[in-house]
Amino acid sequence: MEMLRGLEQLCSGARLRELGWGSLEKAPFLCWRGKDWMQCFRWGVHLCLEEGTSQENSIRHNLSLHSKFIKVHNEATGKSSWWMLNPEGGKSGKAPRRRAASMDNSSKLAKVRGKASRKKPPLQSAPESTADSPGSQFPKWPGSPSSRSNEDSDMWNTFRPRTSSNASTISARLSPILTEQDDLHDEELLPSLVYSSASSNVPPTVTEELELIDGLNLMSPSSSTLPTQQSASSGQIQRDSSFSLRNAGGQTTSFGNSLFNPVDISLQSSVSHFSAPQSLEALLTPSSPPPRDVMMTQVDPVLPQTGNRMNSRTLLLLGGQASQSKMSSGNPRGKPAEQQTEPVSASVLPSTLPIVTSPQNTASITSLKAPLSATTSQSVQLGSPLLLSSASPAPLGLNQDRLPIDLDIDMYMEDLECDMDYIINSELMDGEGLDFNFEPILSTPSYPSTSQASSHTWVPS
DNA sequence: AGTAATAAACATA
DNA sequence: TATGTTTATTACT
Repeated sequence: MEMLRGLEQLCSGARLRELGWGSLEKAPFLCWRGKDWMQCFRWGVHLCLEEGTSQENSIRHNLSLHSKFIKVHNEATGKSSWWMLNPEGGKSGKAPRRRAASMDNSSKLAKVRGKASRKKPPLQSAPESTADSPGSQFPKWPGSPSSRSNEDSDMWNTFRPRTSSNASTISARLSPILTEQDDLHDEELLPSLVYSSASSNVPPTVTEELELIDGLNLMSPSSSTLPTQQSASSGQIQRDSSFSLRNAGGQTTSFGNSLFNPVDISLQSSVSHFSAPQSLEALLTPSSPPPRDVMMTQVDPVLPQTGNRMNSRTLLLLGGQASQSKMSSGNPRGKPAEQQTEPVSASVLPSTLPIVTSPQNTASITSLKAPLSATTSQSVQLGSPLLLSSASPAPLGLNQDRLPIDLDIDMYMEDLECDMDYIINSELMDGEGLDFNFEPILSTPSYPSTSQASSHTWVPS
């Protein structure tokens, strides 16, 4: 129960519940069993640790422990980082982290050792124990070469990409956005694989980025349905993608609200973040002009590269996170976003998830736009997901918000086509109901990290 | 036996 | 100090 509460607090509870939060009862927070739960996360619910909570420790423990969660570094915020569901990781269950992944024995041994020595470490055996941990770090990287390709997905899950770097990476990634290109290739083949492969192939940073992206993707809807829909309505998707909400609508058909909800959640959360967070917010915020520069900055790098490529990723949703600060400071529950919480069907299937665009996406979009049009300001306004979500009480799910964006988006949506295919393919591949893993390349910017990114990495301007 | 949750220790910025 | 990671313990199935 406590856990639940904690989660509630951590995340925007209301919606979560609607989604199927109930499952949580049994499987608290960390349990992946409840798809619902997962979905919630996927949808973009962010975990925020509340200070002082007794669960805090537990949560942290879980977050770090399970590969399912991805940490997004939030420089802007400061220390705290955001946690998101690892799209891939999310699928499988919890994975015991890297080390163990393959080596049951070893892991066990390790445990044994640990027991024996670890604790004692202070006394003696520190080295060995440490050894383990270090080792674990290795594994952390998805990039670790070989293994990944096949089991990767599993491995992946197992090993959680450590993110800390990711966050920063993300920002970095922003600039690198291009990765998409690579991704495209890979992705075309396998979405999921892409992820892994990318990680493997790509340098750590990139990998991280990917990871980050994935994290972002979390938001994205699931999959199984998507393919269908997508395939069916690739065109639609584009639009929709422009604003996920829409998709939701389409898909929603089956699920109806549920789909939206997720989106909403993401938005909300994201919104909340943004609001709290930093520069991003400012950037995103239409009202705040300053961002533009930033935006531009971002854009510049991006455009050139991604330019057309923006693709579906753009569509990706980003989960917003409620930064702690927000949570604590702003809304106690983190529900800030709740605003829109609308009734969603609890039985949302991951597969059915629609594509949602999260603020991040928007952001990405924005960025894109920005470059495109000199009128960055406008683009920004439109693009800024934050704006939409936050600004409009109505959840993204509502078409309203998107409309404006859509318009702009349409601009590049065209470009998206390629990505779309990619996405579709990927989905098909995943079929399982994975999330879309689009690489948020663009979106990244919007990402929490984005803020960072904006401010840090490439934004250096 | 395996999994999960919590508590605590430890590490790092 | 805050955050994150790891280990150990305990409880449940």
